[in-house]
Amino acid sequence: MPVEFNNTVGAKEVTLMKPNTPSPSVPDGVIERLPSYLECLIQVRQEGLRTISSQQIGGYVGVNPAEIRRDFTYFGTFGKKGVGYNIDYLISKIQGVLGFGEEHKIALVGAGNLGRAICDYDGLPRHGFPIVAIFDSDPQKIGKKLDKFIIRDVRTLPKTMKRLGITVGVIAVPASAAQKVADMMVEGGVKVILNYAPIMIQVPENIYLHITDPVKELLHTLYYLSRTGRTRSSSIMEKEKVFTT
Amino acid sequence: MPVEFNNTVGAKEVTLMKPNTPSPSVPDGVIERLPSYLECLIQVRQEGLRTISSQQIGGYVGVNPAEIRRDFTYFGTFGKKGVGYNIDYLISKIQGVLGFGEEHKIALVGAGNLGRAICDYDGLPRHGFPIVAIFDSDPQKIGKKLDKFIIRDVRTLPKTMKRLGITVGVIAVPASAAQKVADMMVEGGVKVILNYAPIMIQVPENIYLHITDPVKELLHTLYYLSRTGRTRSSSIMEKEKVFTT
DNA sequence: CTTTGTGAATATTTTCACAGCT
DNA sequence: AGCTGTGAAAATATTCACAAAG
Repeated sequence: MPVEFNNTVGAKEVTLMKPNTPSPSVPDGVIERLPSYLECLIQVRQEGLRTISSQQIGGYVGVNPAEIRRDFTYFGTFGKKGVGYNIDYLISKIQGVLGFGEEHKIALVGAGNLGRAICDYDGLPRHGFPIVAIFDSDPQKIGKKLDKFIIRDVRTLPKTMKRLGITVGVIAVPASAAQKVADMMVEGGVKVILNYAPIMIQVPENIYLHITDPVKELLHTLYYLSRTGRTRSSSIMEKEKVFTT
Repeated sequence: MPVEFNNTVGAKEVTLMKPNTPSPSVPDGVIERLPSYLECLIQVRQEGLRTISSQQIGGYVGVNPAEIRRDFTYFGTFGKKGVGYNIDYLISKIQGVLGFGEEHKIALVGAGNLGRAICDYDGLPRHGFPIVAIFDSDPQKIGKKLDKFIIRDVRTLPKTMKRLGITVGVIAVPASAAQKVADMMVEGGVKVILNYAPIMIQVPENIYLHITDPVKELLHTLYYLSRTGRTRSSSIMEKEKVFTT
């Protein structure tokens, strides 16, 4: 087996990879920060706030306020000088940019502990990602209920995905089965795969593969742990000094 | 409750945030890519390869080969021209940079489905993150076994963490309890917190808070889904064209 | 006084392209 | 041939600093 793939998980621009695309598009970094802003906004809205400044958001999510303001300008200029941004409006704006509205149905494969944990978690449906089908390969589990779903035979996955119009697949199976499951998802017309199995899988390059490997994330952390005892963290608050001469 | 925090999850340089630090340090982006390289290397080693080129790694992880080569130069120059890199050596090199060797003991809080899934997952211990204690607040669970551990009362967490020298805390509890757990971890001297609860928590700024929110990651994906049907993905292979005049 | 929006200045990252080693 | 290591260029991202607006 030669090593030759096109896994492509870490691109950098929205438009295209070519060096000289005019790039009228939104920088990837902005898109990456948007969900954090959204999370922050939803949380402060719950606390009763109606309005928020870039400085406040910055304190929350650890981003320089000027950068936040510039991020927002990619989508227009709302926000009142001297006041800040209307939280409701900002939320719907960001949701609009991220393309909310379309529902993206999820197929969950793997009814083990992890699968059950994902089912429990209401964050997915709350944000427009309803789980609509659950699969497993274990005859013991097939036919039983998990959450409000009957666990289906994984062999029916491609057909079921097509029939139900499922576009997002979540892999929560052991590493050894992950590639097989991914292949079936591809056959079923998946557009996005969220892989929780601790193994690299290969998919055609028009499919967005998201790897969620806590170990990888922890390894990254390790580096900061071993330096000077000082972990990575920005003292962002040294910013926006306003000098009044 | 006023909005004023210092959550600081998204910094950009290893050294310090100040604009003009001489910055002899490794760019954060490099450190972020290292675990992917490592994962790739470990996997190809298992497949029996001894040597690998930047181009091959690039195909695997979706990074431009030139960038990979430059990343490596931050840690020295190994790698044979015309051949590539020795996989074993490269692995140990990266592990060295990331600071392997020190074990980082983990306390897991939350013995629900998610906690059980994390326990199952052998990736953590395999990479030097052994789980050494599990906590819960449910009297029904306390005293019972999970994996090979007796579930402890979460109220003993600070003391136990100190006694066992635990530096990493994993939060796998409902959102409503997350902040309380985080506070106890801080009291116990935690250095890194991995938060799986779907809520933002605040910690002192010398503690590395890692948020693992699959929704946030999916939201980001959404954006790419809605553009032109073309999901983000680099056709990296249009690169390193070697023109021979 | 507060805070946005933004040109301009900086800083950083990524990529190209090729000399040089095997 | 095949590949690394790296200056130099290009592309991006971040931050400063301030005029204008509420």
